[in-house]
Amino acid sequence: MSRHKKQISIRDVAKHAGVGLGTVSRAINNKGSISPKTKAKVLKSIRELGYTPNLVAQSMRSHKYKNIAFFVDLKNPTFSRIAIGICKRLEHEGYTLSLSHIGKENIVPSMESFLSGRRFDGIILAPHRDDDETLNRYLNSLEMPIVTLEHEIAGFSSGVEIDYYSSIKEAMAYLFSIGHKKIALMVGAPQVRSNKSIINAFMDAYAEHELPLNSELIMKGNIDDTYHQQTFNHVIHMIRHQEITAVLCMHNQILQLLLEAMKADQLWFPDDVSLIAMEDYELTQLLNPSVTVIKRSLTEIGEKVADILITAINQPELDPLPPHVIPTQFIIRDSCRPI
Amino acid sequence: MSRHKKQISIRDVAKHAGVGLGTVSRAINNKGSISPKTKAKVLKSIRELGYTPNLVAQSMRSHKYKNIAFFVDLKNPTFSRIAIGICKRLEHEGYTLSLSHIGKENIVPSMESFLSGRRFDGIILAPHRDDDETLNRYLNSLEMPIVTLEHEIAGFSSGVEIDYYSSIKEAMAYLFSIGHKKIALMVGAPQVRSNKSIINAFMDAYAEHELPLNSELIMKGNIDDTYHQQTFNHVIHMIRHQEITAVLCMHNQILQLLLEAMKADQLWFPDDVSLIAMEDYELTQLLNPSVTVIKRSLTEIGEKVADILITAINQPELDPLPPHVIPTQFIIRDSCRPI
DNA sequence: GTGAAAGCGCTAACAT
DNA sequence: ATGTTAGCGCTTTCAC
Repeated sequence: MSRHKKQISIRDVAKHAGVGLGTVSRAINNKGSISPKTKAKVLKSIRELGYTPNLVAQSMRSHKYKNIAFFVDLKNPTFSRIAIGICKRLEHEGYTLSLSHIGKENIVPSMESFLSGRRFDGIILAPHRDDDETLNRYLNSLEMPIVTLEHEIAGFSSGVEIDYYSSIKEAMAYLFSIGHKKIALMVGAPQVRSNKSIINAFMDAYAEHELPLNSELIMKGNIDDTYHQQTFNHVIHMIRHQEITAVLCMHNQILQLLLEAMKADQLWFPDDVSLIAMEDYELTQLLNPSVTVIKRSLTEIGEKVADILITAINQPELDPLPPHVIPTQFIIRDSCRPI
Repeated sequence: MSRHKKQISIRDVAKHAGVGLGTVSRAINNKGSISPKTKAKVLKSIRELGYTPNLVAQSMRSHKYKNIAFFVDLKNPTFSRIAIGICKRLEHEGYTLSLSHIGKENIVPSMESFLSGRRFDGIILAPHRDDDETLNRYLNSLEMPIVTLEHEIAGFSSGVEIDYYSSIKEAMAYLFSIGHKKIALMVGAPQVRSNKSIINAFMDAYAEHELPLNSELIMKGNIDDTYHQQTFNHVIHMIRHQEITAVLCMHNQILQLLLEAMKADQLWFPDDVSLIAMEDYELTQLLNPSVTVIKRSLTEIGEKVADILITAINQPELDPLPPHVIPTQFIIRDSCRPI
């Protein structure tokens, strides 16, 4: 209510219930000692008057803001899905989510100006990389619970860890079973725990099938550092010369670039190469043919991240917390064909 | 800063500069009368102390919150793009955007619980329909500047109006020029101003080319009301029997359903039917072949919506404001073929 | 267990 | 033009 409609205040409730200010506060917050009888009386008055505590005033006095800052690049459709989960969980706990769109550059200044003067209880951050020293120093200077998404930054909880291991093993077994022997992997930064499990599973699968694994087949790294045009040219080249017959593309932005490169070169799946992607969204479902994927629940990720942050806020001694482990699922569709 | 690091307050600044509290406040807010000299002195102290006004305290006293509530269904990728524009503009103006994910049902209770106790200066709402009487009554009861997206609700500014007219005419001229004579239109609710311009342009194009327009070729309405499975079955039927040779699909969710239906029926573009879609995003670009589209700038929409809301907040006498008009652009790609 | 009083950091109203 | 005072609505401390 922005325009000055005179709101009912804690004073009105106190008067109506015939008690002191402090007693009403105690009744609202279940804090301090209060007899069940007076508490019931106060609660009744609150109901009758339709009183809602003013969060701004509460924040000012208590230094608790019920407000989380979310720094994210909304261009990435993954994050808007995760945001849904975060929203749900936070609202349920009475927190507000304040959104700030960040790009790849100048993250610290933009965070600084966003946080300046405002009060938050914690931060959820989806950084583009984990080796931005300026950013890492800045985060440490904030002395606030911070949970990261996607990339892990030393000293802070990464809210979740995606357990890709078994799904990758499944996917590889599937590809081997339909005759593939030369499979390439495209994945993000290998420092990321979840990506480690992808790479391990990939290598283990090769080892278990006693197939030789050329290190060239594993492409890994931060998207901006590793995935240049020439990377994709090289992949296209390998596809053309049948040095690979399948690609496991475990990053949705890399997938987009790969598809663009293939399209530019008139290659298509599954005829020219079999494809398994990560993430199940409109694109993988509506492409023709639809794409076989390894799926994780984005809403669940969002919820767990919010959980971790709330715990870190309420029990700072536990911070940083270990990540929640999120399972994945292998879904076969039409983007792979037998050799 | 959540943990109690003792912040510099306006008191410290006043002491440091050797002036009264009020004077510092005046210097910060450029309000009331203050001599340039003392103002400079205060500003210098502020810089030296690294003081930032506490927004929570400012809000509490001034009843201005610098905070906007955004109610939106984040599942729709359009809105996350628009959110980027809103974010940018609001941050620039010193406002925070608080996110609330809403579904199709129970919007009022979820808005109520979100707003309860919190303070916002205004609301941006992307409702799923315009004829939800409960919602409309509720909005009116809020007495707060509200701007809507996509659907227009009586009494409130719809932030923007998309000018599809000329682009649709262009698209139709293009289709006619490559021999199409039976073109279907799929569009959202005809109450929406932007959709009216689509329908008008479509009908005008037919009239100008002196071609008969069967009313069956125009499918319009709210996605939940009009676009049932049988609607798509009917479209598929018309395509199969060459009762139509092209579809103008002006709604991205309808497009998804259409593509699913076509895929299920083994129809594909442009071989079986030519296709022109709305919105330029990953899907339309990465589909093979890529889709000819009518494009609007989503970031611009977001920015304009934020603009309108801020104006409505600062100059309530102007509310509701007329919508900004956003131009569109026709981009030819590979989803149409000559007849 | 409960009421009264102090004060969070600021702006607005009132003095001068 | 500027210093002082009174709260905004609440939680917290301190009496009792």
